[in-house]
Amino acid sequence: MSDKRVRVRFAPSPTGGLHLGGVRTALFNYLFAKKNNGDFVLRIEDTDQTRYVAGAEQYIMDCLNWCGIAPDESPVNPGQYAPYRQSERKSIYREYAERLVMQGHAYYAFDTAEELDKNRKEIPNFQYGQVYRDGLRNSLSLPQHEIDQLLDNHTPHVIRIKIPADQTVSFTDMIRGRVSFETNQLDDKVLLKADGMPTYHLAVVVDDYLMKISHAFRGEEWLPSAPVHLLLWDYLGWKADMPQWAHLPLILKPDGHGKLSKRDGARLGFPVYAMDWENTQTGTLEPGFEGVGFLPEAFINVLATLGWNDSSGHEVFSLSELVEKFSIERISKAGAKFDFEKAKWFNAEWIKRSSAEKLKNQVEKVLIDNGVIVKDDNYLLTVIELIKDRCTLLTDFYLQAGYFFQIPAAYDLNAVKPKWTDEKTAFFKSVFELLKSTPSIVAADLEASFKALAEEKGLKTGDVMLPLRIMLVGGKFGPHVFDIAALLGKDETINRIEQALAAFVS
RNA sequence: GGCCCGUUCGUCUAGGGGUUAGGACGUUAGAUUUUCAUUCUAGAAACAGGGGUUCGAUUCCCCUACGGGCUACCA
Repeated sequence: MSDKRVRVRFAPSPTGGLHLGGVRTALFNYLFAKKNNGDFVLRIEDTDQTRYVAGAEQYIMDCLNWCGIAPDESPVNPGQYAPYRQSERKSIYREYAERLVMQGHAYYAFDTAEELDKNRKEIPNFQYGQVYRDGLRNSLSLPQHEIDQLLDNHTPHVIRIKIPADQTVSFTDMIRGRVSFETNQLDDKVLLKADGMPTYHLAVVVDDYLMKISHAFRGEEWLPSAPVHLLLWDYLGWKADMPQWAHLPLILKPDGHGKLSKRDGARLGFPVYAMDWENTQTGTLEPGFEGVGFLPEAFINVLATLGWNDSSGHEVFSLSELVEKFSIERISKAGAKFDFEKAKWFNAEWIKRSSAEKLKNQVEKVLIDNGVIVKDDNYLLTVIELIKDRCTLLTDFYLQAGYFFQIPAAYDLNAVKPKWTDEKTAFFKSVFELLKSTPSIVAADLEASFKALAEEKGLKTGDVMLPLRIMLVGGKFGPHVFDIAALLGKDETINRIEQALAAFVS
């Protein structure tokens, strides 16, 4: 490897939400760049105008920011290789395509989409390549005067690469090792479309060259077209500057088979997007990991461990630890099925390891979104500290913390009513009196006097603990009940016992 | 169909010519918690198959099977 500066790019198409696989590609790019003190570039590959989705580019940026892997150079924060949107680079590509035509490595093709469709339908294994190109309408098969006429008339045409016969194209992938292809199997890919836009094949080569990309990470689905890119690097005379390739293993669906795709979101019962994505075409909001309550630290941790490990047996890593430990050698070759259960475990771990202070803003948002009014920051911090070990997703904080801020909307009456007795009513009335005469609640003291009172009334502690919990919390969950009472304070505890009692005996 | 890539517990994976094949998630059982969760302990659970090479192969090679990807004027 040369000692040139490490520059990598994440090059998504703005066609919709950013899914798991895309974020992981971005993450690996980021980790590799930061590990090597290099640059992480975001390039928007919007050459397909028919698939362009407004808002998708901003959304991609938002996702990267949320994940904490913001690019060093991007359309909105350009470096010296601007512009960073391929649509804005349109004029650049034709020159290179024409150069390839001049050199005999590419040619004009005038066939219409309909003609080609017909061929594909009628001829088994039809490829626009060395076998059939002489019989098609292009600058290799047509007489020169006809070509000139076609061009003069601005007849719609594309430029195709002329794949050479009988060659073996091979390269060393950083993940897969030596990979080889026979050119006889390749077809003459379109480089420049009729609308003047480049296809991915031309654009990726030209831009990686012009942007001085040193290492190119992309999904394994690109492996079959790698030889076309290799040929292009060679024909354009840039071979010495070609980035080192790394084709990442795919993220697969957990059920059945196939790679995880955007369409799988609803069906699988877990998000496939990083953040909620509002699909303006269907008018639906498709859930993202952020929206369902993931911490960004957990999300990137999950992604990093899909297809990579540091061999230590440790799995929970912060972003800076990932940067420190990341190495391409430890990326696995095989695709990985995504496991949402394990993803949730990572999130629970990150919630447990995070301080209440750190979680505060995110928890507060969850509470506010659910209509809970939070007045006192210190109170909120105490609550978070008390319950964070029992939350898997940030959204769990509403269930686990809501009752600290508002009286239960409903009680789990099935848990108390069937076994309710007049003795219990009497008991809680005396608890009520007891509290009234107490200056303020101390958890241990309340527990002691509560138990003593139960004994005095001839009740088993166990029979009145659960009712007390239901009174304060509404259900059979939550931390130590006397801690809850202490946090709620004397007045609120009295208030809740009173209200619940009315509901229990009605 | 053709080409390319891959294959260790259900899942993510460690390991690597001689190991009781390790860990994590999930799961099962138990302990703790007068709730639930956490935590702790223990258990079940894997080298796709066949040929080589070798004293010895899960590990190296080949074949098969299976899985995946690509096969657009989409990326």
